[in-house]
Amino acid sequence: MHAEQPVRSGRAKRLPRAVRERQIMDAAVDVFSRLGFHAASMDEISEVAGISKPMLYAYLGSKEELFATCIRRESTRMMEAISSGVESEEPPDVQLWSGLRAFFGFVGENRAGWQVLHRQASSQGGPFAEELADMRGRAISLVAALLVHSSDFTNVPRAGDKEAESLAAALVGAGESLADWWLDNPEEPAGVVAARLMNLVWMGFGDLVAGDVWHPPSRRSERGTERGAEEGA
Amino acid sequence: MHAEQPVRSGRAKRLPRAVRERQIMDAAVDVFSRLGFHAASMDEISEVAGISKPMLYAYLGSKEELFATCIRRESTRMMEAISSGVESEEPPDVQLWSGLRAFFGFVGENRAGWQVLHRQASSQGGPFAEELADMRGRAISLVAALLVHSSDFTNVPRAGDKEAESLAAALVGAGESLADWWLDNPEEPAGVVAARLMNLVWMGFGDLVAGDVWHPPSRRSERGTERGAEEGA
DNA sequence: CGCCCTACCTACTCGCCAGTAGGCTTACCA
DNA sequence: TGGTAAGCCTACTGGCGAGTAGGTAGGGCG
Repeated sequence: MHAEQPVRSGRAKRLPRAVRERQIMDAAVDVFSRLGFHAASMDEISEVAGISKPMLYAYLGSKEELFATCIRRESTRMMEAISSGVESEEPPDVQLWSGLRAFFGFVGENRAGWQVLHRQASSQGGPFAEELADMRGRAISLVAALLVHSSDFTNVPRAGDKEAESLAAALVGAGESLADWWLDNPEEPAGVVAARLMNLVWMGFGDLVAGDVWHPPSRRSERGTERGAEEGA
Repeated sequence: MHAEQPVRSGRAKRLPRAVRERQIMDAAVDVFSRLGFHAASMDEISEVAGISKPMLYAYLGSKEELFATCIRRESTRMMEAISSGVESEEPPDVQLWSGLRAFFGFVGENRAGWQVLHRQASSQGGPFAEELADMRGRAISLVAALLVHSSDFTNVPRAGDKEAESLAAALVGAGESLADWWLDNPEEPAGVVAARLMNLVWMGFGDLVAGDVWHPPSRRSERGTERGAEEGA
């Protein structure tokens, strides 16, 4: 799970700065995700990275800077993974579906990064929460925009932005929570988990218990009550 | 927001142990919720509680014990608040509605306690995560049972327990996240926020963008597309 | 009044960890 | 081949915070 770099003994091999920085970041994400910001020590990070502490300070600055850099890197990666999977010309439900698949795909590929983002960062008070809340805010805005856009497709009086934002917050939270649940129940493929959430938020329990499910685009025109939307990752 | 006890100067007034313990617990929840486990210091907790550090140790034991006790107290309070609001003879949607109202009511009354529960506890690795995951697990089980029970009301082939559990996890996460959002947007009453989540998870976006909303029990038989379910806390 | 138990305190120890001073080695290039 | 800069190190300091030793006050009860 966290075997980043073998523990070093003696002097480390000379490597160009960019490479070392990547190693250090990987190690930092690993350690922060396991221990949280305060419990993680720079000594342990440097050890996992296979270098000595002064290198760490020379390249990445203080502990806080390092942590903030980790959050930025991981959140950027994640937002890119999600937005690159979504085509804005598609209908809203398909966009949502693509986003969810991209999200769960990212989490599955990148568990340590996800933990840093979701758990550790939000609990620290400093500049991190800010950094993290920022990304979370971007995700929520993305979803909120999608929702507002959705109602333009219909003749409904447009819901207030506040309302859309709160619903988006709920959806993002559902995704986070389900992702956590998934980490403890990893046997299922990403696609199935994503499909569950899609069904929940698009159809609602009311429809689900009545047997109505949402269908992925490929079988869009068929009607029925069979399972649906369960292809793999 | 966190003015528990005025800062003391000199010797504190003699009080019976039970009272002091309550004060200390209140102070601890306050400090832990603001700073998180590691960043919180026993010195600060004792100061906020209006006593000296050795008292703290004499009454509540080590820092870890104190934290665990906080989590236990707050989680018990919350679960009691929720389950006391739900009547198990009601139909599933009404039960869910009652549970959501109770939950948001609790969060509104008890913000510090909520933060300790939701943010701080989950990020620490020790015996706390266990304690907290336990309560979260109870909440998820509660919802999962409700879902499984819901499908008994219909003729749908009963969903797997795993599926119900994952949906419950998503719902609980949505509630947590929406509660956090609410802390940043406190102008709305608890009932409105609860109604939003109810609509989301029961009706789904698909119905919502089409103008269908869920109605609270009092107007159960009416049909229509007006707002609905928005009375106060 | 004197005993003692409980509530409460000041003032430490001690380990851990962020951050640094100062110096050694290897690659590259003039 | 010697200069120099980039990559790397060992070995410290300084402070913070958990936990404790060893007390002082004040109320109840004989």
